[in-house]
Order: sequence, then structure tokens, then C-alpha cells
Amino acid sequence: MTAETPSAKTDLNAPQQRAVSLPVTRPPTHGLILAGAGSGKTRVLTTRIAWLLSNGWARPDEILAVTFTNKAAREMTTRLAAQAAVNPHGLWIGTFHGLCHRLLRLHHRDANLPRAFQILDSTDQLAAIRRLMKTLGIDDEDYPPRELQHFINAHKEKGVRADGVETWDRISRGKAEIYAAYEAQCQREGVTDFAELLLRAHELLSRHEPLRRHYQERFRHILVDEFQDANRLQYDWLKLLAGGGAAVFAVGDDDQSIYAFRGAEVGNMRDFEREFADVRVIRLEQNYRSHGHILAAANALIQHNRERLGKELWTDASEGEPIRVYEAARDQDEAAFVVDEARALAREGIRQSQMAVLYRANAQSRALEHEFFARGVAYRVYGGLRFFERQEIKRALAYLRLIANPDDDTAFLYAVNFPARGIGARSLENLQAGARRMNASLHAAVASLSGKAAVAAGGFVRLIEDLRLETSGLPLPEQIAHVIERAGLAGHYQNEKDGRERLENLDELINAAAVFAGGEEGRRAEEAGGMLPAFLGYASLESGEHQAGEGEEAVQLMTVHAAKGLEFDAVFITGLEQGLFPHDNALPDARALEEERRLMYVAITRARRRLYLSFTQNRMLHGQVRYAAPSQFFAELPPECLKWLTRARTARPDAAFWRAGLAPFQRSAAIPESVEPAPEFPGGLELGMNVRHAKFGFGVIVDARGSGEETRVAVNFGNAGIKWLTLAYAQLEPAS
DNA sequence: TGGGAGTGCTTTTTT
DNA sequence: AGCACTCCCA
Repeated sequence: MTAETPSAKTDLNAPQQRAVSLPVTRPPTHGLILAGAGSGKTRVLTTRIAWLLSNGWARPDEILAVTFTNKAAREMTTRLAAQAAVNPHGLWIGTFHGLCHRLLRLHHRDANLPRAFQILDSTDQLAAIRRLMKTLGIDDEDYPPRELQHFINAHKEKGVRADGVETWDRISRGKAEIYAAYEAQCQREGVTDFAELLLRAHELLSRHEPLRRHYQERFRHILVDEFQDANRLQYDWLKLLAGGGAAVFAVGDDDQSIYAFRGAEVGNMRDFEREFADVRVIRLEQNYRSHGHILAAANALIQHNRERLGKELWTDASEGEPIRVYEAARDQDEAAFVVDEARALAREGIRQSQMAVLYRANAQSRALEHEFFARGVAYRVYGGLRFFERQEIKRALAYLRLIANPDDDTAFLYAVNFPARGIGARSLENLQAGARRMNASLHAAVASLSGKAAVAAGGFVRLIEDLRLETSGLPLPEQIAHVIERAGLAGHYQNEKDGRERLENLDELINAAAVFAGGEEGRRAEEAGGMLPAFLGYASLESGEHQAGEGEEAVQLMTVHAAKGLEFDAVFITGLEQGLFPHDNALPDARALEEERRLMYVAITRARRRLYLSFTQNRMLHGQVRYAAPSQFFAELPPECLKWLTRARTARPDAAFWRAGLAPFQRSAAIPESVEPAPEFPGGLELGMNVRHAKFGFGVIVDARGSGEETRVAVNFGNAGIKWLTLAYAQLEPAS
């Protein structure tokens, strides 16, 4: 039976074939593969690698494959391993950050880093900045730490050190000074942050000629996934590495660029074409994933963007089912709808793990989770609170970090008085002052204390020293288990009322360490002689999501960002309300709005067969009820692709309506809580209807309370805000 | 010093 | 709503 069918799945189409077998020449021919959603991008990448290897064009160690997320790197490794005759172990496959980390560990001396240097995650980084400002005595009113964090990272991502920052006034000079002080602090403590990994690795290679030559000559083929997400520094890093004549094979889709907010520059794709001598551009436009209606909707939507390289997806597949649209009164109802449908789909034979519920922001998951849980439908949430970011995990890691590197002040402060050992704020202030005087770490400054504080802090220093001695030579999981016990974390959480789950997580940490130590990275670290630092690095770079529950049969809940690169039989895109998706922050900015639209494009193209779009009239967010009109994206989708499960919103707001300044996601005036929601209200009006008011102009009815003559309605008038009006007096007219 | 109550801020997205 | 942070009392 199967032998008769031409196996479209294993054969490549013509452009794919051209990409995979792009000739290997000298000087090199580079490839820029513009690969639309669902056009077989990952397959082209992995097949290209297999092709290079099996035809003898390259040895495994001559290949470098870079991705942006750990998930993508794992995926690529798995798919390569599945291709016969390819042993993925010799290859360097990883994220930009992971590879730079690896490079820096190997050459920490040349990079001017201590052997056991650590990586601050964004929370740690913010804490470090706050601490720094305190030491410097800088008011955080003048310089909000978050802003500084962004300032520092943005500059690092452009490859700019503190001494290269352009300043023009007092504030910018101040920021540059703090940046410089932050660099010095990190250097003294032996820590890096995410952006530092890239910048440091770039500097290492650009300054150290023999090393640069070594890697330039080693990597003959550099393959890049999701190239549209590269920031300036990452692009420069590639350019540097490829400078010795390596062939670059970059795959990307400008329509799926959704990380401009953190520095990704789609412009890199144009620069690449210009700056690399011989670049072949190949477009992959045939979509193998989605049914016709879904693809048509995606195409129509993205056409509203102006800044595009131009590309239109097409498919052989039939139109398939229409996209179902559902309007709910509130977020709970939306969640109930999703769960109902998920169950129905399961009865039709779609596996739960093949269903995804997507949302714009993590905060939206709560209502959904609640409903899934209450109805006993298996689900799994990605993102949100990551494993390695949990409080108890960070506490345990802080002790481990101190064992590896006692100068890590961030870790010191996180561990020193937890569990409580009588080292309070006062002692710590003294300690920090001492450290500053001595220009030394807190750990080193403990000797400068006197009195009771000296005893307590000295005890802590001794504890760290003891832990180091007691665990040295032990296998990693046992080291961690010992630290958890001996540092008092286990005891502390045993006594805490909801400490059970935390203890379980700590066990999970030991587990994760065992897995790490047994895996390839662990083996590599073993050889390099630094298992603990390597594991700590891994913990910083890896969110730890795949640790538990991977591959379980459950409905997948995640943000749209997290869904990029994945595909599902059935997809629910929820919270399609103006102000939420697209998000408020993006509305005034045309470029940001285009990014929101690309995000929506990514969301739509995740679906193979079935797609649901849903929105609510009001939603509980940040503890407040907010009201909204349907997302403007509804007006950008072809009506013939949509099937409204609730009353069709024919009165779609047109462009002029939005321009009129309706800001539909504004905070409401207080709801009259005591009054029941209106069951119905007179005058031919209803919820969601566009109306006109003599004084306030156009608006949308977003809520109604009371009955009969007492009926009051909340109308969102955009700039004028939300007003509660008594229907009997307000003289509202329906408007289209 | 440490815990409990009170206050204000968050949340867009992630390595 | 939840969380971090501050303030106040045992």
C-alpha cells in the first residue's frame, strides 16, 4: 500500500533541493534561505548538514550550527541523529549563548575570566545593578535600575563597552559611568551576564589572532537558524568567525521576526546579502503544514505589513476547515470554551499533545489553567516560572556558586542569611562598606567585621569552606544533595507550611544534575575538569523546561513567542483583544505594531488543520476587570476564511474608527459591584455594540448592570475613557 | 533579628 | 491577583 504512494515527505521540492546541495566552492558560496512558515526549514538545515557529511564535503568537526533557543538546538540534534550515517557528536550545535559560553570556558584565561566564572540571569543582573547603585550611593529615582539594565544590555548587544558609549548630557554620562562601574564589579566578582557572553567571546576572537585563526580555519561551514532573530553583535560574531573563508548557510524568515524588542535586526538579512561576496538567495514558499484557509488568513494578515522582503506561501493542500471564531463574555468563559473544544477534538481522535493554546502574555495562562485543572483535562504550561528560576533552586544554586567561586557577591547575598543565621541588614551594610574599602568581595571582607556580626558571618564563610571540602571529589548529584542538607535548606523547607513542593523541586535539581553529568555536556566538562561550573552555566542558560513532564499526553499552553518553530494539529489563539493582542504598548508605534502582526502571523501558521480565534468582552488582568473591543487583526483576515461560532461582528471597526483614538483597553471606572449584571437591556442595544453619544462621541458598550429603568451601561469612549451611563438618560444611538 | 501586616508595582515577549 | 519591599512589633 505505502509503496505505491510517491513519498512526498522524503523528497525535497526543487528549491529545497537547491538549498541543500548549494555547491561547496572556494571562495565559498553562501546561502540565504528565505524560508516561510512550514516550508521545511529545519529539514533543509539538517539535510544540508547530512549532505555535507555524506558527500565528504566536510568532517563533523568542521561544522558549526547555531540556533537561538535550546529547544531548537535539541530539535536539530535529534533530527540529525535520526538521519542515518550522521553522528551529531562531533559537530558544534548550540545556541549563540551556549556556544560562546563553551568558547569562554575553554579559553577563560585568554578571555580574562576566572576558571569558575558564573553567569547572571536577568534577575541576578538586576540585583547586581541595584546593589552596585547602593554602593555608589546613587539614587534609583534618577536612574531606575531596570532602565539601566536595558541600557547596559542594549549597548553590549551592539558591541559597545562603557568607554565607547556616546553621551550628550548629565543623565547619559551618569548611565555610562554606572555601566563602567558595573563592568568593574562583574570583573571583580568573576561573573558575566547573557550579553557579556557574546561580547566577551567576540572580543576574545577579534583580539587573539591565533585563536581566531584556529576557529576560522576549523569551521568551514557555519549554519544559522532563525537568522532574522540575530542582533548586531551576533551578526558580527558570525562575520568574524566566517572571516577565514567559511561558507555561511543562513535560514530565516523576515515575517517571523518577533524579537526586535530585544535587539534583533532584520536588516542583518539585507546586510548579509551585501557584505558576503557570493550569496545565493533561495526562497522556500511552499507550505507543507497548514490547510488552505489557515494559510490564506496568514498571507492576508501579513500583507498589512509594509516592511517585508516579500514572499507568499502557497499550498497543495485543500482549503480544509474554516477558522472558527468565538466571542466570550469573560476570560472564564473563553477558557471554558477552549476546554470544551479540546475535549471534543480529543473525541475526534486528535491527540492532546497535538493541541496548543496560545496567548500573548504569560499572565493570561491562569484562567486557562484553572479551567483545565477544574475539568480534569491534562495540560502543560510552558514558560512562566522556569525551573531554574524558582526560589528554592536559586538558593541551592547560590551555595553551589559560592563553592565554585566565593567572590560571587550576588550568590553571597542570596545565601548568607537563608536560612536565617542572624546576619541582618545592619551587618550586611557594614560588610558591604568594608568590601568597598578593601575593593574586595564580600566573602573576603568578612575578615574586616568585628563583634557579633563577625562571628555570624565568619560562621557562614566557614560553612562554605566546609561544604567545598566535604563535597570535593563527590559526583555532582551527591555534591548537590549534600549542600541542600548541610546548608540547612532541607530543614528549612521541611518546617515551612508549603515547603513540600519546594523539597520536591530540590530533589528534581539533584535529578537534573545526574542527567547533566551523564550527558554529553557532562562528559565534556569532566574532561575539562570543571563539572560544577559547567552545570551552573547550564542552569543559567537553560530554563530547565524539558526536565519534567516532557512528551506527556497533554494539551500544550504557551505564549506565542514560545510556540515559534512548533506545529500542532489544532491551535487556539486566545485573548484576541485590541490592547492585548496587539498589545497596548505597540499601538502608537507603527514598527511595533508590525511586530505584533508578525507575532499573529507566527501564531496562525502553527496550525495544521484546525484553528480557533477567541476574544472576550472583559477580562480580569492585574486584579482588575478590563474591557476591550475585538483585535484589529479580525478586520485584517479574509471573512470567507472565518466561521463565527458566536454572532458575527459585522460591525467591524474600520481604520478611521481606530484613528479616532479609541483606546479600548483603558482602565474602567469602578464597576457598581453590588448590582447584578444586566440580563438584557432595552432599546435594541447589546454588549459589544458600537454606539454614539452626544457629548463623548463614538464608543463601545463593554458592560451593563441593573435592569429596567435602572439599567446602566459602561461605554468605552476611547480618549474620553470608560463612562458608566444610565441608559434611560444617556440617549445612546447605535453606530456602525 | 525575624515575622507579619501593609503598600505599591507588575506583565509583553527570552537567551 | 500575586509578589517584592517596607515598616513595625515581639
